[in-house]
Amino acid sequence: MPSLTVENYLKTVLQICIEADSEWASTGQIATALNVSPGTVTSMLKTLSDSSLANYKPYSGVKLTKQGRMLAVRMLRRHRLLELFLVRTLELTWDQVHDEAERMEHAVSDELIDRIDEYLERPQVDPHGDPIPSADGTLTGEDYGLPLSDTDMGDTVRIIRVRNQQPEFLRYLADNGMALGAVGTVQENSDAGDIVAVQMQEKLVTLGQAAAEMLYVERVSDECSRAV
Amino acid sequence: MPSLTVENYLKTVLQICIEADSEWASTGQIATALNVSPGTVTSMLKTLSDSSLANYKPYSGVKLTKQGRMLAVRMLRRHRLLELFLVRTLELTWDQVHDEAERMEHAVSDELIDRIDEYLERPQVDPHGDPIPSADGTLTGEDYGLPLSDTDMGDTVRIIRVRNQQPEFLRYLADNGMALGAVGTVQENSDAGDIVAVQMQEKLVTLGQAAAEMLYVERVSDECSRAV
DNA sequence: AACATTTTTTTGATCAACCAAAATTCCGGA
DNA sequence: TCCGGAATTTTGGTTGATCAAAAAAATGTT
Repeated sequence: MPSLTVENYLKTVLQICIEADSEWASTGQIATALNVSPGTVTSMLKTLSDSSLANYKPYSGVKLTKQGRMLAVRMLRRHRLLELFLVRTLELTWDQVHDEAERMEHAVSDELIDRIDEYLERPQVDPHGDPIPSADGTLTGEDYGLPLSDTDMGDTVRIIRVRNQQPEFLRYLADNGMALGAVGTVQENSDAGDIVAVQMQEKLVTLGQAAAEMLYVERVSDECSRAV
Repeated sequence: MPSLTVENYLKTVLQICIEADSEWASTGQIATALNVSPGTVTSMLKTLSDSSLANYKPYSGVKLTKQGRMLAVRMLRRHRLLELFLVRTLELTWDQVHDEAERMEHAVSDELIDRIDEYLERPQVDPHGDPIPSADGTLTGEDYGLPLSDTDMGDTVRIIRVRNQQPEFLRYLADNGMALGAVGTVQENSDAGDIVAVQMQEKLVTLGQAAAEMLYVERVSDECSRAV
């Protein structure tokens, strides 16, 4: 069985690949993400390669093997199911579950994860709108949603995903009526001004472009927005 | 923060002390319980001593300090609350939760444990009838219950605790109607024959003395037994 | 009290995971 | 094409947790 450390490296590599829409992750990216020194990463990449979990190419980085990818996806599934489980049972909020799940994902058995999946009635997404991989290792919808920063003035949008797990950010959103499923209308989207303004139900919320890139939405027609 | 390994050593020392009703745990006992070599234990006991978590006396063993005992009790509390949480939410059975909690107890935050305690409405005992230590580190009732092996023919008893976490044993009990709270009458208790026979609601169950020592009961009057 | 048995400690190693800093390789611009 | 800065790898070292086997201490039995 892979160690907690190996599990974390695999998950990180997968997340970097997803984010960059690439097959490869570099030593530096991994080192930054895991907050360890580059030399440490190099030696771990060799270890992963030796265990056939990834292919390491010096000066290029790594690419996960089928087996490595399977394990990485499994970690993502565990993480997201645990997050949703904590929200549903204990009514934790979306800013409280990431760190908790980050540690728990290494400690639960496959059987428990399956039981949680069943209990939650095979959910599709976690409390942040991230898709939950299926038990067989299929990872779909990792690219769904449109960054709020890519919307235009006048668009009516529904918030469907937040790609930033920082508790402060999530609390800020919640405090401003930006929960998952909330609908608003884009009032302004200015690169020059580095802001996006959205009229939510209660108030007008203004975010920086960087923040808006982390908030994913889908365009909705006006009728739909009234229905919700 | 103590490592997972330190947490396990502390918990094990506490459990040995509770079981033997003593202040001290020996190197050998700890090595057996944790399934590591005696030499490994010796060096860890020195480490615990250096961190003021225990007092190590060569050739005698260790005694937990206030601080070490506090941490150990905290682990017991986590373990037992997690067990009950899994049973209540996911309807796992009492034979499935020990191993799961054993790993999870190192991965959850104090805040999550408090939330679970609140969700479960400050429970007194876990699914095996073991008392749950309070948040302030108080450990009471660790000695409650009477081993079935100490009962006499004719006694009517209620099962209140099982001091053996082996899944096979727990499943055997459940399969024979011996759940927590079940009431039966002792038909025979023979040291010579190495057996205890109890008439449960459905059937007559016969256990070896060693097994009967692990099953704790309380004597009930006949009226009570009918009421339940 | 003496000796054999058991228990514990010591010794010398290994392995995984990490770091700092030196050495190497890569890549973009002149 | 060469050069310098950035990224990566290598080197040498540490720490925590473990083991096997040798050495030492404690215990019990006659």
